[in-house]
Amino acid sequence: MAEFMTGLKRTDYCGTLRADDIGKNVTVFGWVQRQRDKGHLIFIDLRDRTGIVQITLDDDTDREIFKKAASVRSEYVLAVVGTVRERSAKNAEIPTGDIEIEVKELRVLSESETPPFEITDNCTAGETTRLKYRYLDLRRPTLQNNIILRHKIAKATRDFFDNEGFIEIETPMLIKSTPEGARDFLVPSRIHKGEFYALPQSPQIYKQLCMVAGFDKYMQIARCFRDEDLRADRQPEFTQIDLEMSFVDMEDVLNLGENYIKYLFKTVLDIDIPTPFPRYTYNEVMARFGSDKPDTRFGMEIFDLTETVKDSEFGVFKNAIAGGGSVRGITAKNAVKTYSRKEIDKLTEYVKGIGAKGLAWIRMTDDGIASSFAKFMTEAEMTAILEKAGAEKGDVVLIVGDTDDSVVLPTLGALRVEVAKRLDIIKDGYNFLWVVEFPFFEFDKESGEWVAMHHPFTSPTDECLDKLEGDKGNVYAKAYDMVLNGIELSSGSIRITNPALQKRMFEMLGLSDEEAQKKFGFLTGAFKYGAPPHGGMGIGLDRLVMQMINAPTLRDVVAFPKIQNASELMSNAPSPVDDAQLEELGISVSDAE
RNA sequence: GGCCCGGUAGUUCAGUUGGUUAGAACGCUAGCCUGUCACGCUAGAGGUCGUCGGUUCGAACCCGAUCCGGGUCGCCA
Repeated sequence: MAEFMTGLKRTDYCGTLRADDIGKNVTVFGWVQRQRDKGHLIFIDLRDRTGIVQITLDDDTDREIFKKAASVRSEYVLAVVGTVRERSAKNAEIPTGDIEIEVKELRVLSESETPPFEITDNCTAGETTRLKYRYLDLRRPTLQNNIILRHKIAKATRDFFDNEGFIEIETPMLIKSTPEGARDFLVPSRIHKGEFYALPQSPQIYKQLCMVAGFDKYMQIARCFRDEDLRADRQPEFTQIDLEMSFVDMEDVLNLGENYIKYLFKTVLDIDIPTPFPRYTYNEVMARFGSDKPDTRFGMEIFDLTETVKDSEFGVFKNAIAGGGSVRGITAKNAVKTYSRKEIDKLTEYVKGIGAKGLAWIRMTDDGIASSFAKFMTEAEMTAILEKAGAEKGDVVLIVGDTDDSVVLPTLGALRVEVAKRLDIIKDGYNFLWVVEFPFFEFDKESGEWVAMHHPFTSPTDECLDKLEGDKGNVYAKAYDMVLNGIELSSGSIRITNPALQKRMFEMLGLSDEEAQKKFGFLTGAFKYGAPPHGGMGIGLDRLVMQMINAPTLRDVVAFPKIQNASELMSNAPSPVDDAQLEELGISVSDAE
């Protein structure tokens, strides 16, 4: 039977009591981690967000209280009044291990059913079970600490930007749907039957309007929404540290970003991050790492064999080069034991899964060279390949050729990471870098057209302005990404503020004047009244936290996350709604497929 | 939408060639225990083998479908 806490006031948190407190009369509240009944002696481990303290009852304890303690079960909520005393048997494993609380009063404030899993950090229950009972999972110290660290990061973020003169401005959650890029979550309107708001994918347009409004430096810890499929590092709602500044160029934004990261890591983790971050162009990271978000914690860079094998008789290479593509490879040092023929076959399946036609390989075994394609090569060609690959005994060389560099490079990029994980050669640490000089357009193979790689407000570089309508492959954007350990943390750009240039952009995106006016008229309209040059970026807070604590998934740093099918296991959202609700909104729903 | 992996007790898992009553550990319940701290000892309860259908004398096991979970590709301007 639950008792009231009337008259009790907490004096201390459980995990904070120390030998200094011996003799002190305390009142603590918490959950029963475990009760150990030894017959004439009962120990209760009481837990709150700060840790665990031991409650002890013995023959000197009041009999009624002793009986009550004997009936206590895991996760009961207790109030304990007592005196801190030195333990006769100390526990060096926990911070409160020198002391215990001798009980004067014990109240059961709330009982608990047996939980579906044990609330400990070495709990083995699967994630599905834990997500269904997220409020219990969140009691585990690891998850508590993750969420508390996230709070500290958000606090340090606001402190830093406040100090730099930024103003936090809340932008609306219910906005106009502008379905470029990611899919919007739509919100129906009762007042405007048949019409919809969208939840923001980012506060992009509003923060630009804040610049037009003259706030000069804007920031917001902003919730964003995208109705796309989930990944370990992608949730349908996520949090972005959103920034925008007036009268700045790219250097200013990059500087600010570096200083912020430096401050954050020092404040929260006491880690020194060296600045400035290394800076790479998009073309460089693609050529060296096969990715626009390279992980530079290990080498295994891509080398180009196109010249080396251009005269070879091997059909795959010959066709790739003749078709205007390339032949490139990576060398996995000391991998010959890990990658048997069978294991390489698995890699071949892997690369086929991501678009390559196959994988050529060389294994440098103790007994000599084994290779999938040596028979097509002259000895001189083989020697030249090995030299280019820097391959020595014990290494494995993996080679991909294709008529399309946009197949060759990403395939090797993915392979590079896959192999590095398997060989366990990725060093600990935080490797920040910038990727700059992004192409403005990318060639879409399906439609055979050049399409914009960024949102339509991204400015091209000044020297590319006259190539916009013609030489699209050589137009670059004033865009920049911050990358940490192979994860894109942040993306930003200097924006277009010239109405005439903006008009050209919309035209190139295939938006008619009328459409552009309908969708973005309020922004382009604003730019007619004195738009300051501006730019900014958005830093993924969830991903940042995830990296800072080395968590494998976003679900470890979001209090109430969604699972892969975008539903929430605890509340079962989303769910059907009453016909009456739909009718009020003027919506009819066809039967789900 | 494609590919890969998984679903057996509250939890994590094992389960032989298809063959008697489906097992273990932890947890849970009861009893005993004065220094435990992953307490110990004794006893006990606990199962729609994801679901539906098929093959078979007989299915956790074989076949088909389907649902659910994880990863990944597409997608994410």
